[in-house]
Amino acid sequence: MKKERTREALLDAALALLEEQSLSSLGLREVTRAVGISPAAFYRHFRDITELGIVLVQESLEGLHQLIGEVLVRQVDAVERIDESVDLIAAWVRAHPAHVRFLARERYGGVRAVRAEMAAQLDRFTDEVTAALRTEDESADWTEPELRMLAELYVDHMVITAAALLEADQGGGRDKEQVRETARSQLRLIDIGRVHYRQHREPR
Amino acid sequence: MKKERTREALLDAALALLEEQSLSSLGLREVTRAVGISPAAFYRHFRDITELGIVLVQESLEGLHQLIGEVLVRQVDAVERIDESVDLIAAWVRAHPAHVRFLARERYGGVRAVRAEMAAQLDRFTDEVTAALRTEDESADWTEPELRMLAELYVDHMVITAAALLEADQGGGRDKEQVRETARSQLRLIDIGRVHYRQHREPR
DNA sequence: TGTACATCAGTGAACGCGCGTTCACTGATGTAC
DNA sequence: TGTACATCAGTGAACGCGCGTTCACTGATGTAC
Repeated sequence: MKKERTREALLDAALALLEEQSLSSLGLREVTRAVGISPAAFYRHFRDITELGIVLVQESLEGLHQLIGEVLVRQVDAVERIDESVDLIAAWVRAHPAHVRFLARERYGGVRAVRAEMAAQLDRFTDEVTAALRTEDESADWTEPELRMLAELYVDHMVITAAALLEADQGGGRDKEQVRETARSQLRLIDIGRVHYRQHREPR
Repeated sequence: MKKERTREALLDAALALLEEQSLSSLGLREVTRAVGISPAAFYRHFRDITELGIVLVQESLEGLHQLIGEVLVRQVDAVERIDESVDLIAAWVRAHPAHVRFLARERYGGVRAVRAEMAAQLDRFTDEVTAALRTEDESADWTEPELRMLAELYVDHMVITAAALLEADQGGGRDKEQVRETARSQLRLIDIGRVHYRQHREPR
C-alpha cells in the first residue's frame, strides 16, 4: 500500500533529521520537505510531531528489546556472556545509530509524552531482565527488590554504553575499543559484586 | 552593576523555561520576554542561545563539582559513605532541580557545542574521582584504566540517580525513597565488586 | 560637591522568513459487478 | 477482463503569527576634573 510507504518515509526522514537536533525543535514542514510531500499531507499520518515521536520510541525500543532478548538467552559462563553482550550492543549501535541517538536524546528530552512513553517501556524491559535473573543460580536468596535494582543497573548501563559508543563513532573523544573495554570491565565488576552480594548482607 | 544583574536574570529565565523544553527549541524572544527586556538587548549579553547554554552548563556543573568534592572528602566506612552520598545527591537535586534537569536533558541533547562542553567537564570530574580513588587502600594493585572505569561508573551512576530523583519528584512513577534505596543498593553492590575485583583478576 | 562628558545597556520599529494549520480540490488506487 | 464508482492520500494556496536580527536612538550610570 502506498500510504504505509509514505508513513515510513516520514518516520525515516524525521529520524535522520533528529541526528542533529531534538524532537522539540523538529518542524513538521522540515519533515515533509525531506520526504518530498506537501506539509498538509503530514496530517494524513500523524496528528502532530509528538505523535510521530511516540512511534519512533516504539520503533527504537523494539530494537533494544530484541537485543536484550538475545543477551539473556545465552547460557554461558559470566566472562563469556559479558564479552558477547558488549559485542551485541556494539552491533546494535552500528546497525541503528539514529535510533540509539534518538533514545539517548529523548530519554530526558523536552517532550513530556515521549519521555513518559520511553520510561514506561524501559520499565517493562527491566521487568523482563528481572524475570530472567530470577531463574539463575546466582540469584538464590535474592529478594525481588534486589533483583530489580540489579536489572535496573544492567539496563541503565546498556543505554549509557550505547550512547558512549555512538559519541565515539562520530568524532567524540575516546575511541570505540576503549569504550568497549571500559564497558566490559564495569560489567565484570558488577558481576563480581553480584556473586558476593549475599555474603555481605545478613545471611538467612 | 546593572548589566550583571540582567545577565543573571537571562540565565535564570532560560533555566526556568528549560524545565519544559530542550535548549534547541528555546527562543531568544521567549527568554527576553520572561525577563521583561526587548529582544535586541539579548545581544548585549550573549551572541546567541547556544552561548547562553554553554554558560548554563558551567553553572550546572559547578554544583555537581562541589557535590563530588563533598562526597570524596568523607573518610568513613563504605556503607556509611554510600548512605551519605545518596543523601548529598538528593539534597543537590532538591536545591537545584532546574540545573539537574538541564544537565540530564542536554547531555545527549540537540546542540553539539553544549554537548561537547558538558562531555569535557564530566571528563575532568572523572579525573578527579580517579585521583581520589587512587589514594584509597582498596586501590592497591589497581591499574590506572581500572581506576578510571570505576570512576566513570560512579559519575554515570550519580547523574542517572539525580535524573531519577527528579522524575520521582515531579509525578513520575516511583517515589523518591524507592529511588534512593535502589541507588544505595546499587552502590553497595558496586562497592562489593570493587573489594573482590582484584582477587578475580590475575594476581601479581 | 558640581558639572561636562563618554560609555553602553536597553529601546522600539522594521525586515524578511518559515512556521503550523485550514480548506476545497484532484486524481490515483482499490472494489463491486 | 472491462467499467462505474467510492475512497482518501496528497495538493497548493492562503492565513495569521512569532521568530532572529539590524538599526539608529535614548537616557541612565560612571568617570574626570
